[in-house]
Amino acid sequence: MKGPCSQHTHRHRLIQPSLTDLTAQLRRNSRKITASRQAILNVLRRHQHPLTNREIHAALAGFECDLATVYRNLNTLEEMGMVRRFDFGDGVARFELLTEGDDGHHHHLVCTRCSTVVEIEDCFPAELEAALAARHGFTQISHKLEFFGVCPECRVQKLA
Amino acid sequence: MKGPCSQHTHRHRLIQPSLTDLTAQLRRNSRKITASRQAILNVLRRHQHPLTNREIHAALAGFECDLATVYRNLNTLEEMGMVRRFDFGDGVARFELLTEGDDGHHHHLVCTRCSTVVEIEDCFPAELEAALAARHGFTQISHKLEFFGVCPECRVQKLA
DNA sequence: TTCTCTGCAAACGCTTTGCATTTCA
DNA sequence: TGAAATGCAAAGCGTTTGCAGAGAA
Repeated sequence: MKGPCSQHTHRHRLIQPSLTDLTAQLRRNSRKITASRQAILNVLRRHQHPLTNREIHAALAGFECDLATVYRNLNTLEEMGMVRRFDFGDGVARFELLTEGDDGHHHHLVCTRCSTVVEIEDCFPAELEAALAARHGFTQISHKLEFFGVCPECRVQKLA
Repeated sequence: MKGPCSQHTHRHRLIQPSLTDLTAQLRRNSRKITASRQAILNVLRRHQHPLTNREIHAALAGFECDLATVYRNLNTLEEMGMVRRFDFGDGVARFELLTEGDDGHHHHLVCTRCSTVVEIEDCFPAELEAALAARHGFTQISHKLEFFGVCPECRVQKLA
């Protein structure tokens, strides 16, 4: 978790919400369609891997806004379910855009050398989770799961 | 993640390292056996669920030391492999004492209402993890996994 | 004595917040 | 017009660090 984030590679999901959908969703929640929000949403649409507030702020093209505004908007967008927050354990929140109807539940494989992020299709087996919940009498169970390792490029670099 | 941590319940693991082992381990790493370290280790031995730096500091009995010293010592103990750091995603580090030879790899089930923590025996299936690593060409793979839900007590409280 | 540790206070990084002003509906 | 959003600056919070003095080996 050290390299600059511009080097992230990422397997993109196929569906990208259109900007129209996004603004419609904003309207439905009686939130205003401001220039900063449009700019933030555009950044998230372009880079579909987890971005920090600072990265989003730096990537704003054309329209600039205060970093505090980025923080505020991402919290708002998360509340509205338009964005999902991820935590890679380094004390910095990261966000990905969601498509409507998609809860965005998935996991990542993060390179501990260069911070490359790969989106993962695997998940903790649902039947195991259900059994675990039942065993301890817990309800409304969920989980956070992220994988870490050394990516192919970094492994080669070390050998060289 | 809101209740006070004194209410944590926890399934204790059977093996508890003796204080003698701990000081021996310190000596081996040519670290000094100071009063604050002994007090911290005693706190960790008494409460065998994940504790924050602040909680450890508050639980110090008899010997008091600076909060910064607690932070420094837990980092040192982690480097030495005597303690394992956990991250429940609330921005606060938590620590558990390890027994020698045990890497402490396990997971938790945390109540989102009262913060009760249950130690979990389940883990992400190793063969799935290996396949995942191979699929993406990653090596030295590891994972972070924590479960969240509503504990039996809190569910009952809500119904009442 | 020497190297490590500690207390204290200050700094750091991420994030939130109060307030006056601007902007969207 | 009125509610929501923004910029700016300050504060909050967990954590780290610089430095001089204290303590273990």
